[in-house]
Amino acid sequence: MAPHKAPDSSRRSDRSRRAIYDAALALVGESGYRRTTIEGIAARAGVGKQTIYRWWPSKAAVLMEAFLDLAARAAEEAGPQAGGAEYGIPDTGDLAADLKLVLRATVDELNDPLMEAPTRALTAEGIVDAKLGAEFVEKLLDPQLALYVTRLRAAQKAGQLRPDADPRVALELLIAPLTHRWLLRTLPLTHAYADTIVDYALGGLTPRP
Amino acid sequence: MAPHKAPDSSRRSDRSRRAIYDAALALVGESGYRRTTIEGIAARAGVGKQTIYRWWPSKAAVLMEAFLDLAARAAEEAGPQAGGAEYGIPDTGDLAADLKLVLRATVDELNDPLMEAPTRALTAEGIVDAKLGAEFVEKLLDPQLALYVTRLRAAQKAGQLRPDADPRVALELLIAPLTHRWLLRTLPLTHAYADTIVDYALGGLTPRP
Amino acid sequence: MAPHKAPDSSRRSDRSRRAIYDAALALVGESGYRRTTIEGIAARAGVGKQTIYRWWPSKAAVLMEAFLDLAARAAEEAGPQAGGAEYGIPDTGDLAADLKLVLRATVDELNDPLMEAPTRALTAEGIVDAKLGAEFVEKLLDPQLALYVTRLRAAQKAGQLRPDADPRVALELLIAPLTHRWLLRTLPLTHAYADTIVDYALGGLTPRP
Amino acid sequence: MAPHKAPDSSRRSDRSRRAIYDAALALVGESGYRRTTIEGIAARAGVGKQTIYRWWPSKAAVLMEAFLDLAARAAEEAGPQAGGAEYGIPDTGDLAADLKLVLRATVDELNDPLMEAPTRALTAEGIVDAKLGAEFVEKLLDPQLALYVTRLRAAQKAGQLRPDADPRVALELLIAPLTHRWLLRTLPLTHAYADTIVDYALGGLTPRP
DNA sequence: GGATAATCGAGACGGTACGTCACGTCTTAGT
DNA sequence: ACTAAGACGTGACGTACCGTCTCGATTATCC
Repeated sequence: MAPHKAPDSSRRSDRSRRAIYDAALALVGESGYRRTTIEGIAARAGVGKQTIYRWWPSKAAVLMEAFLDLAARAAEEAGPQAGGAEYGIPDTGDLAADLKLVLRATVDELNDPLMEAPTRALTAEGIVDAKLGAEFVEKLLDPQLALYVTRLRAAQKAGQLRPDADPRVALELLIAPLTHRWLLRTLPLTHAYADTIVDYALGGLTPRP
Repeated sequence: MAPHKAPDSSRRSDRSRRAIYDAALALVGESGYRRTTIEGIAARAGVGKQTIYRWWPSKAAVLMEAFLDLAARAAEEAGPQAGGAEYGIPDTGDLAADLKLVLRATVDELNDPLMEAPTRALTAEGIVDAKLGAEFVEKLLDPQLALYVTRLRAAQKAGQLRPDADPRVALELLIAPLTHRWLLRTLPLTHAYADTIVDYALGGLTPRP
Repeated sequence: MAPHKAPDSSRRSDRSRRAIYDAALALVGESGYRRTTIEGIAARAGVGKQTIYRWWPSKAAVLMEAFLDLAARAAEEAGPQAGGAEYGIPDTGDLAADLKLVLRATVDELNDPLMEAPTRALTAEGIVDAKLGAEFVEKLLDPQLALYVTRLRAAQKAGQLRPDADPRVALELLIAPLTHRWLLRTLPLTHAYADTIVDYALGGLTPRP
Repeated sequence: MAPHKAPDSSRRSDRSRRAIYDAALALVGESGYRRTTIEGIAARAGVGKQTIYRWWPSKAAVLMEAFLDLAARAAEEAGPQAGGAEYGIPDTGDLAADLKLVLRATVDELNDPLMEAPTRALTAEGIVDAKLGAEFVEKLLDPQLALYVTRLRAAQKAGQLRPDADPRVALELLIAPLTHRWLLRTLPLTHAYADTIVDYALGGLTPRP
């Protein structure tokens, strides 16, 4: 059950690790995930193939870590002042406005052509590979969703959200439609759509008396 | 620009086509999409490789057609009486109940282990390959979603749905959360969840006065 | 026990086979056997690696066949007139002279720099790999040695060789010393040495009365 | 041109050196020379790879030294009384009998399964690698052959060998046929064959008047 | 006897070649 | 003409070793 031989991570080459991240992200961006190969990543990074196989079980795992590293570096750069909070959802007192702000930002992020290829690749891989999917959810998705839970709980305290509503489900009502359109490319994903989703989700679909 | 040589589809072997469908579905179910190969499908179907390459552009296309064929055969079997409508969403007058019924069925379908692997494979492939994704949406997803539009329009006429609500968006509010949980495996996908989604979506998240 | 799958040799590409022979001999001549790789042969021959692996079990086997082919072509070119006899050992009636002629030719052949590398490689490989060695002996060595047996038998009939001498052993007494010097590079292999061996072997080492 | 850094051999670990010898010989015996790797030797000897690379230029060199060491230890054990002469060829006055005795012993040694694999490996390597071959001849082969020269010179003095016979050539006439059969595996190598070779070589092949 | 410098075990590293797998094209018989 | 079969050139796979390198942790002389 234990891995046949665990390499000594204290002797790992940081230079190679970073070069692999960079090469992986660049190649996926340039040629797409399918056409990106481990051999290609190794060659571009100036690294032996074995150095990749030593530390990662699959191409998808490499890309995942590269992604996490990218996110971590971006976060570190963006807000070194905010200790652990990183970037939360703002709370101006107006729940609908705050959610629209954040969901519009999400729309922009999803539509960013630079991020699109690697994100789609990683998501698709996670859909098929349960282990990778779990890691994707745990390390990338859940932390983001937790911010919504926090904001929605605050809204409940402020009386802007039904006290009996499960914030987790509420959040999915808001997020899932955007994800749906983006992943399946059914219809364009716009700011207007984000606003509509907030309005419909908060207000409900049935007529109010 | 035109394909170099269009094969004469009138001479096509039906026997081979069906064998390929069966082999493709069986192999994807047994070994997963990644490990399923065109050579493997050809061997299992007792067919030459060229017979596959002649009629389909890719492994994904084969699987897609196999899926459509499966769906068509299932439909034919289920309701030969209903002309083109296949099976619509029931209309008992109680919108919430009708939606819960259908969404629960959807939950069951998604949780069916037989369908899971091929559906995930096809969806994931469509997420990465835009062309295939479009086909997937057009041939498999949109027809299903149209049924919701029909039912929701009827509800609007009956005054059970806001007249200003866009049925297409409304439907996404209902469907997307299920898809989200299923695709990303964030949390279990249950009947209870389907019910909750219907309640939240119809009723809205903010307190009613 | 049977090979997992025997390829259909009737459909084998002659063009590829010849290109592989040429590439193998050229590379071994240029870079030596150790530095010659299957990948290199395939690349130089403009052939897929699998085409080599399909038809030969090892690098040594490729070289062996290339060698046999070379010998066959040389033989065909040299003497298409002589039906099956190819080139035998001449019989002028003077056994010593005939043997010296042939052994001097052997010395020249062994000292030919073009043949040296591949012959050494093949011999060395056969020394270590019994299976290959058997093939080497059967297909390359034994046919040559048989010519000596014929000539020595003729000498026996002519009363130039002891009637009780085993031609096979006699032949080894003549050939082995040359092979020994060539393989082990103990001392230079010259025409004079060949002559000496013939004289010593025929006349014996002990004083004649 | 000079080696970049000569290691200080006075600080060399004897324990490691011996462990490497043992491991090398054992592995070659067990798996053959080709499948024996430097990494494997290091692992089996409980030694760092660099310790091998520091002291030997190649796998063949390791095996050669291991062999020499083995021979030295065997000699030390066999005859600690005989100073430098080790074990010479006996001189009973009967040249033929003495040679048969020694050549039979050689036959036994060559047929010893324990020695076979490493000896073949070393010989084959020397056939291809001229540098190693020279070392093999100088350190292992020539000392043995010198014993024959000594014995044959004594025979000449005693009038049992032609005075004009070159002892070096004579020796090759005796040794080479055995080596030939052993290396090329053409025919079985037996005591009877050794006897025949001595008889043929001493007596010559042509009829005595 | 304590400093100091080389060797030691270990193993990560950039590479090369291995032998295998599947790709998509092409050729050959057979129906 | 389309089929089953499968050889072909191509290229990536994941593995095994190569020979170099960098680590502490022993040694083992020299001060």
